[in-house]
Amino acid sequence: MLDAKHFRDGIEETAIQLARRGFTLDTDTLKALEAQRKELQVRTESLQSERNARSKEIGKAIGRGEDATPLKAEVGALGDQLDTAKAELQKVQAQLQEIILGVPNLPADDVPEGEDEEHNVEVTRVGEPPVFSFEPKDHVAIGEALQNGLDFETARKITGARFVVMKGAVARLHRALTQFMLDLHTEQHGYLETYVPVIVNHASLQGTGQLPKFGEDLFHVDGESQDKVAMSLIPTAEVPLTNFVRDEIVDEAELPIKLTAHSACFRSEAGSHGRDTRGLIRQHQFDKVELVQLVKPEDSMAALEELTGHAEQVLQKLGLPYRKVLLCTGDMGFSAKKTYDLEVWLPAQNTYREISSCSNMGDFQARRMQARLRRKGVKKPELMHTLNGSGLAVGRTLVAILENYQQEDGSVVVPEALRPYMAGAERITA
RNA sequence: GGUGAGGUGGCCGAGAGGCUGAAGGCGCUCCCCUGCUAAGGGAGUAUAGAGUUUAUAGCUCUAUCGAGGGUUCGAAUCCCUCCCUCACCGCCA
Repeated sequence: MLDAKHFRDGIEETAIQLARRGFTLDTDTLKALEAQRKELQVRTESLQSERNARSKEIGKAIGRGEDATPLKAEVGALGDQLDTAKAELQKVQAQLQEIILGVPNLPADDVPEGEDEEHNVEVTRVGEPPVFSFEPKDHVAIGEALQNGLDFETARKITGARFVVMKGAVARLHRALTQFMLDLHTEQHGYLETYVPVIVNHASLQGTGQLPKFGEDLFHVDGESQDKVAMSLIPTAEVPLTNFVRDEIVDEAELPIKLTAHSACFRSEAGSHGRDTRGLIRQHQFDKVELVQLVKPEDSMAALEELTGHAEQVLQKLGLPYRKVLLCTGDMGFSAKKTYDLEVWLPAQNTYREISSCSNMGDFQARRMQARLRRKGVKKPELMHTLNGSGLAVGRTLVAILENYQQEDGSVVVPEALRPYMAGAERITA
């Protein structure tokens, strides 16, 4: 959510900035609503003020033993006016709120302009794609060839499309990856390990920006009655982790707060029928190790570089070739101010595929969440900045390992960094 | 799931229709006093929003005592619904 100021005096400038990321701000509607809001709010508050004062007088009159009946009637009429004004104000504010909650973040100045991923800018490329003396297979072929490996058939039977069952050494490799990532981030990068709910309430989802606009991307767990608060499965642990500080004011000395968690993530993938239907790339359920940083505003851009570097470390230690891409305005997520994607090399696809997305959200989420910090000697609290990134998507990392470390005989070499987590095993064999 | 008790400011805790944005205490900040320390005295100490404004300064106003609705001229206080916490019982990984 942007500062309300952006929709008042500087609205034209805001519209220009939003146009950079392909969002059209309806300035006419906003201006009209804003004018109504101002008028109604001023009127409502002054009516309120008057009624409060008059009601107190009634109390005093009664205290003096006077007859307050005529006064009561008068103030009662005032109350009716107030109710009308209040209702109108509420309507206008709800309309404004709905629009404002649907406006994406403003891109940072150094974000390249562009409509889609075509205009993303490659920043660095690390590692060499492996050269094979044979035709490399994709992870599905590799995983299914193993006696106990990837089993999409069983998953389809017990649940449906876009789910997987992993078995044996592949399941263990998957577990090893999460262990390795968590250890790296907690022991070397200074994150606090956490375990969090994968079902969250809607206040949390609004806080990080998934709601109200992107509800169809989520799986919902509805309450059995209308009054029950509905909840949803998290699409990323960013939601629970970032919401740690919702409605909190933290002392500046406590920042930065660096959190990591391993969790299952759930995405309905509405609208991606037919995309990446084969394999583990796009699943309804997948595991991810998430990195979240809550920082002082002036530190957030540096923190983005740092956090991205932490995710890169995972790829480097696993010996996976990747590139780092700066997303253009049109390809960024709703809440992001600046985003780097890390893309890992997938031999079978002969291309780099997203395995991590690291974003600085600025104060966008913090404003929705009322997540603030208090500086020493300053009375008024200030919005903090929030960042998050995958460190990494575990399923996709598994894909990358199977494909990049595959051998002609169908076995897969275990990267050295993972061997301690695999009882020393050097390779997975058929 | 059942029964009971509760949800008030950073914390503890009063208040039971008007004079309560909220007593008192603790904590914290500043000042005074005290040759260190301890003790003592004084002042201050929520958040959000609106208007005014060059201003994130001041001033004025509004809202907030778990959430939402209702009664009333007026609700922290009364009524309803929901959420949450605690205790005991049942069930359970």
